[in-house]
Formats: sequence, C-alpha cells, structure tokens
Amino acid sequence: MPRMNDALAWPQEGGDARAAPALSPDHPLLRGLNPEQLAAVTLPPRHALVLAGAGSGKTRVLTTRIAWLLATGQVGPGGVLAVTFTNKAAREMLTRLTAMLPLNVRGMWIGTFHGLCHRLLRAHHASAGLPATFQILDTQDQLSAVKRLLKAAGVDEERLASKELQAFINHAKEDGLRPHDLVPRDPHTRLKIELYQRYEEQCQREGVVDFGELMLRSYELLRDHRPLREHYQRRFRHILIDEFQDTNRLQYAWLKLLAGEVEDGRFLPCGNAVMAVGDDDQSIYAFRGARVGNMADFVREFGIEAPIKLEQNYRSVGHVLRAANHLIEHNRQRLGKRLRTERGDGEPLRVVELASDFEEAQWVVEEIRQLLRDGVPAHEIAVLYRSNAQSRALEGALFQAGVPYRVWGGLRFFERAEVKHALAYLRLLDNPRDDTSFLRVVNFPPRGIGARTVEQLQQAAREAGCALADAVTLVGGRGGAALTAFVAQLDVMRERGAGLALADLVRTVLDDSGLLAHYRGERDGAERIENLEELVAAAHAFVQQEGFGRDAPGAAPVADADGETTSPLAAFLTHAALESGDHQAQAGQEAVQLMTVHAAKGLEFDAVFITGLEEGLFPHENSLTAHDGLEEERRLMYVAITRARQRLYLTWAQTRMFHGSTRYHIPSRFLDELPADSLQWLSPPRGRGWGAPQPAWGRSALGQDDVRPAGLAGLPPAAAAAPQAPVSAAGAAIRTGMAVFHPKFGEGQVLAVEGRGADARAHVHFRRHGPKWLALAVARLTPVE
DNA sequence: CAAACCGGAATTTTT
DNA sequence: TTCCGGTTTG
Repeated sequence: MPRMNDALAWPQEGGDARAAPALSPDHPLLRGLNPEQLAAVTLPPRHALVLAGAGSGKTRVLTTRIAWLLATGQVGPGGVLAVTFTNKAAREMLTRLTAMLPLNVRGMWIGTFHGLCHRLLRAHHASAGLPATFQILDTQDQLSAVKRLLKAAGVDEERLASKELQAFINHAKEDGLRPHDLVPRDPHTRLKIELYQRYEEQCQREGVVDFGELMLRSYELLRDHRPLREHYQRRFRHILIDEFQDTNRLQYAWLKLLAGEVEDGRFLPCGNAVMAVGDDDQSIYAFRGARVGNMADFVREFGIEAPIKLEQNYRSVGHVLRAANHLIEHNRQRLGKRLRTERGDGEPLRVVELASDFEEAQWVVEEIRQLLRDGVPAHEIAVLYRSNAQSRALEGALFQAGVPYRVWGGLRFFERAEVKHALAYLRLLDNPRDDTSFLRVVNFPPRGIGARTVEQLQQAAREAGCALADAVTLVGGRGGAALTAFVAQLDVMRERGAGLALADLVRTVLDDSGLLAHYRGERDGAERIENLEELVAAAHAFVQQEGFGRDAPGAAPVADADGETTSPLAAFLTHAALESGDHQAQAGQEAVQLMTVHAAKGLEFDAVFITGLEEGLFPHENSLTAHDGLEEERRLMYVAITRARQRLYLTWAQTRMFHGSTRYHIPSRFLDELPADSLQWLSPPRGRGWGAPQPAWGRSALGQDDVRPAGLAGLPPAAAAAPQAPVSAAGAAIRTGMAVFHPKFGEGQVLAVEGRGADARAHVHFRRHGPKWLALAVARLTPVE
C-alpha cells in the first residue's frame, strides 16, 4: 500500500513550489493558440467540458493544459490524472508533454482507463480482493473461459451461445452491474445471470480478471474504501479525460468517484477540477457500451455553464468542412457545433457512381495511380470502408496494379496464436492457477495428453475445488503421468528462469516448452518462429524501456512509480495484455492505407476515398434497428469525411457481392444529405440520366485546386473499367461500356453486365429514360456501332 | 494427431 | 463467397 500521506500532489505540500507563474498570455506555452484553445488551456481550476471538433487541435489543448498547470505551479506531476482510451493516445500525450516540459513522467498518472485501473488494483490488490499475481484475460481468453464454464455447467451451445454469454457479462460490467444487481425477467436471462455468477467465481478462483473487471473492480475499490477514495480524491487535483463521448456508464461513474462524488450525484467539495474533452458528433462506439449521453449528464451533474467549443479546424479545406457540417446537421441529438476553416474552399468532393464493387475498386485504383503520379505520397492516401469485407475487392485491384498498400486491422502482435502460447507458459510461471493458460498449452506442443485425460483432470479439479495444475496427481494412469510430467516441466522452467533476465527467461521458455522445436518442424512455421523471436526482442526492449535495469534478475522485485513492487515478468505480461501491439509489421512504409471508418478515427490524410456509399452498407442495415442507430451511422460518415485534408472522393456501386451473391444497391442517403454545391459528380448525377447538361466526366469540369496540382484522371467510370466477360443475349454480345439500342428506350450505354445465361442482366443508362436494369434474355438490345 | 469435411454466419473494436 | 469452428475420418 502506498503511504496515505504521500506528499503527493500539489507543490504547496510537496515543497517544490515554483516561482509565481508567468500568467501573461505571451507565455511560450501559449503561443499560437486561438482564443478558444487559450480559454481551455488557462481555465481556472473548475470543471469544464471542451467540445473539440475534428481537427481542432484537441490533443494540443489537452497537453498544453497539463503543461500549463505544471508550469504555473497550480499542480505537481503527482496531482494530474489524465485518461485516454487507447495506449496510442496516452503515449502521444506523454511524448508531447515531455517535449514541452522537462518532466519526470514516471510519477504522472497518464494512461488508459484500463491501464490506470490496473495500476490501482496492483497497488491495492488486497483491498480489492485480488491475489498479488492476478493476471489479465483478454477477449480471446475470456471467451475460452466462458466456453469452459458452459461445458462445466452442462449448458450446451444450442441453449446459450458462449459469445452471447460473454457479451452479456461484458455489457453488465460496462453498466457497473454485478449478478445480484440483475433482475431475471425470463428463464433465459435467469440462466445468464446464474452463469455470470459462476463465471465470477471461476475468475476469482483462478486469479484472473477480464477487461471489464479491471474497471469494475477498481470502481468498487474506490467506492467501498473511504480512506482510499479520499486519498485519491485529494491527490488528483486535475482530472482530464480524452474522448469523453466514448465513455461508458461505469467509466463515468469511476470518474465521478475520483472527482469527489460521495453518493449519487452529491459531490464533496474537494477542490479538484475535471476537464472532459470530447465530441458528441464523433461518438461511434455505442455498440461497445459508449454512452454519448454522458456528455449531457456531465454538463448537468458538474454544473457546466457553457462548454468551451473548439470549432476552428486546422485540417480540412472548406468544401470538406461544409459537407461535414451539412451532413451532421441532420442529427437531432447534438450539443451543437460548427467547424470552420481559414484554409479556403479547396475543391469540391468528387462523387462517383459505379456499376459494381469490382469496378469501384478499379476506379479507385486508377485514381490512386494518378494521385501518386501527381506526387501525393502513398501514405497520404486512405481508402475507407464501412466493413472489413469490402477490403477484398480493393486489395485485389491494388495488388494487380502493383500499388503498395497496407490494410489496417487483423491480428495484432500479442494476439497471434504462437505468441499467445508462449505467453501462456510465461503466465503459468507466475500464476499456476491460471487454468485458461493451462488448457491452452497442456497439450501444445502435443505431448500425448488427449481430450480424455484433460476431461478427467477437469473433473478432478472441479471435485477438489482446486486449480488444474493442483489436480494432476488426482488423475491416474498414463494420462496422469503425462500431466504430472507437464507440471514438473513447468516447475523446472520456473526454477531455471528465476535467475535470468526477462528476455533470457522468455527464450528459455520457448526452448524448454518445445514451442520452437514444434514450429521448426512445421511447413509454415517460419513466420511463427519469427514472431517468437520478436517476442524475445519485445521482452528485451520492454526491460530497457521500463528501466528495470539491464541485469535485473527475472524475479527480483522492482519498485514502480508509487513504491509498489512488480517482477519484470509480471509487468511484461500486463504489458502484453493491455497493449496488444501493432496491427502488423508494416510491410513497406510508403503504402496506401486501407481501413474501416472506425479505424480511421483520429487520423488524417491528404486524399481520402469513402467507398461503398450504399443503403444497407453505409448506413449499415444492421444499425437501423438499433436505438439511434442511424444517427450513429451518420456520425460515422461525419468522421469519415473529416479525415480528408484536401481531396475527398465518395464512391458507390450499384451491385456488390454480398455473402456470395450479387446484391443491388441504391445510393446512400448520406449522399443526399451533402450540400449539392460542394459536390462534383464524376458520373451522371442520379435521376438525371443523360438528358441533363453534360456534367462531366472530363478534366475541364473539375474544381480548381488551389492547393495542390489537380491532375486527376477524370475517367468515365464504366467506360474506363476493365471490360467484363461478354454475355451473349439473342446472339449479340453485350459488354460493359458498349453503346446499345433498345426499341422502346432508345440509345444508351451499358454500365454493367451481371449474371449468366437466362439470369443475365445489364444495367444501361438510356439517354432519354435514365438508368434501367434489363434482363438480356428478354430485352431486345442491339449493339450500336 | 492431422487432414478433410460440413454447416452456419458474415458490421464496427479497444482494453 | 469466405471464413471459422466443429466433427469425422485416415
């Protein structure tokens, strides 16, 4: 336990009071801030809500605020609590802060919700009812724990899917609810509550906590231990939260506790100040428990008179912002905010309609090649989509064209199977009761312990009420012997590792466990071995970075910032669990970036393509049933638009492969919600057919780019796309791009041909009658020379 | 124990 | 269509 009277926080007590602050507005820290930013940075100590629009310099404000508070002696490093959602954001804050001020970063509480909760729980594990060695279950581990539980309870997957139970548990925790807080409305819910209860018992027995538990347990720790709570309430004079719109119920409750709430809505005047920074228009994580409503609640409960609005955008040109503002005004539930720029109009958004997802991909790639020829760096080009499945067509086209690209998403480093196996061995060294890890590697690499034996072991452990590792002697026969040998092997590893530096310990485990040997013998094992080598390197780097000292023995206790002790191994395991690592070794830096709109949040690019702008896809059909689902989709579109600095493309395709069959789509309603005079249709505007004044699709009609040489391809979409295989109808081969004649509709151009045989259909734009789908078996279409 | 086979599901994601 | 997980088969 840290000493409760720590000379924490504020300089008056810490004895490091600085000279009277230079409060003049020309203080070097304040240089270049606009009036709103300045107001936020220099606000006197009181609660505040900062509504920070996209690209408004939010991170700068947050970090400068902290720097300002420190530099002016209003608070010491120990008195600041700054919370983010991602490690990346926390890291960035720290980096920028240390660039502004010479600081001892180690004493500062800047981190993710989960990282900080973890820190609290480690420091006060006994009060929280946790063993000192408790370990963290990631999502995968949690699911296997749930599956195991269901099996033990004799509930089969038919009756209750493991994923459903997992989601149930997580949502309950996000709302701060324990099993006894839940009311069973029906038998199914009753079952889930019952299993939630048993899940908790299982985790407790095994000494593991899932992500939700980190949050909930530390909330309860503060709630139920008054001296401790008051200690931290006194300590943290300034609490800052980033991305406040993404907080869930529990996270908000946690913040309120630290801010001095004693009981529902009643606050102790403990003199601290909470600065919540967020953007309700960028709230896109309701599906994982985020509650935009926390912003309005915050205003009410913390007595905010007027939020500080950061509406000056430093990222995008006028047309982009106008489109974003216009779109988001279709949402009803908003705090209200309007982005402005001083960067000039720039060029209008380019809207393109294509016949199929395939042609969309082709078109995008052609356009990308032109951008590259114009000198736009590849990493400044992003292709965004609503769902991951859409990346396939794009990847195919990029690959064929030889354009280097990088897809975001997929498995992260610490989530790879081989890495998880290695980590499971390491976890068992620290905590032999970790049954999830035990089961993961008990027969991996294969060592003759089959399903039957494991079954027996689980049975025995259940009956004895002990961990699997402690039950091995209870299993007889050949299986029992193999199990005992396995546990003995772990013991040997533990002993051998005791005197080693972390990286050497990891290497020893890789060898002794047989993992390396196993993958060496596998055909596709090379990459896995590389990753395991990478793990050794990561352990080494971790020790260096965390300052554990080069020669610190693996098990030697090392003091952390608050005088707590953790072994390097335990710290490394935490690191692996809380920071799942990069998305993939970046295959070549200079690459076009492909990602979902969600993944693009917080990023910016010179040129952005938003693809798949179709009803059912974006907005996604599944979202329409959810409460406020459409508004969230619209916010998602808002996020997508505001990623672009200069040039923004919006594409949609009439047909798309969806679950293996072709689906016909109409354009997204979001296209209709954009200001027409900020759009430049590169294909015929919908509903106007060819009769309308030719807009077009020529270079001449394009917006004048005042920032970057335009030089875009301006291709006619369908005509430029690769011709499809001919489909013959009534003897004549109808192909994409071809001019055709129909006895009733007259002349037109084929935009797409799809299907085969009797089902073959063509999408034709007729001069007089607009776009039509025609069955080739029926329609009398003839090619025009 | 690995390969082969079948059925079902297929937004979005960080910790 | 593709991917995953589960089961069956060699």
